[in-house]
Amino acid sequence: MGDLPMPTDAELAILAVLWRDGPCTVRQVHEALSAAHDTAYTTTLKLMQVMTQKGLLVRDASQRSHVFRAAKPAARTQGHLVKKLVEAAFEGSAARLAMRALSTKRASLEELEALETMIERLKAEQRDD
Amino acid sequence: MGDLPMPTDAELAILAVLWRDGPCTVRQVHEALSAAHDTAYTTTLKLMQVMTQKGLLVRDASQRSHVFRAAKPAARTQGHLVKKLVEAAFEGSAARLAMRALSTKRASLEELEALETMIERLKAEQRDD
DNA sequence: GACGAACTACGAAGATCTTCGTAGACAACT
DNA sequence: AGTTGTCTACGAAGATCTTCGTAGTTCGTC
Repeated sequence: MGDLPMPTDAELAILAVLWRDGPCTVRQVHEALSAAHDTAYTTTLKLMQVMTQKGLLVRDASQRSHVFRAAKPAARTQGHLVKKLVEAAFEGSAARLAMRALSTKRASLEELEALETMIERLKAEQRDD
Repeated sequence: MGDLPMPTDAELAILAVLWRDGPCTVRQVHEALSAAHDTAYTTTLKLMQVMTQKGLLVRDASQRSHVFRAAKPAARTQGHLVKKLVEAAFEGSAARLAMRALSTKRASLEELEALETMIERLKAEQRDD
């Protein structure tokens, strides 16, 4: 139980919409994606059907337009994705990935301070082992 | 120029070896991977040929056993990968990805402090705009 | 010069991912 | 009842990724 397959790129785009907007119909997801993508409605539908099959999504079929939501919390899936990247490209070091992220994509002052706060907390926890 | 395709998972495993060990022969890469993987030598060879074709690797064929190296610096490719993940799964926020990474995979005290130092530097730069 | 070991080249199968067309169900409206 | 619009279901094509077997080349050794 609990061991889901990794979402593919197209699947992740759908998950991102559901994380941001909460439970959605296929139509809503497709509209949200059509800004960036340019694919047919049935493509989105098919993907979401497959994702439900895989256990990535959960479907509420009580309405004519089925409502889908992510089966697992965003944090959990994000954690898997990050862990995979850390191990594949950063020799297992989360801090190295964090540094690369910050030097690649600029963060706001507020975000930097929130991150710093978290690091302080982690350092404190480290001492209590 | 300069716009390479993203490495796939299998390709990234090969790049990681070259980043870590420097230029290698197919044999050396295959040995390094065989700890985790269990694939035939010709699979590694074929992948590295394809990667050279794509421009991900550069080949020195002056020896009988060709020597390969990453065509682009690790930092650049890592940056692309991170950026892609930040945009696909973290609404474009590098700091959010960094926090997720740190809470998913524990970092050592030294790494946390190095990260903090970097954040201080970024904050200082922020003020000079 | 024949043999064996290690190498590169290459084609093709199998797996997976992505895409969309077509068909059938359902609801609302005329 | 027929028409129109929107929905789900599904099969299959096309693209990409991964794998490996086979063939041919080169080098050293007997």
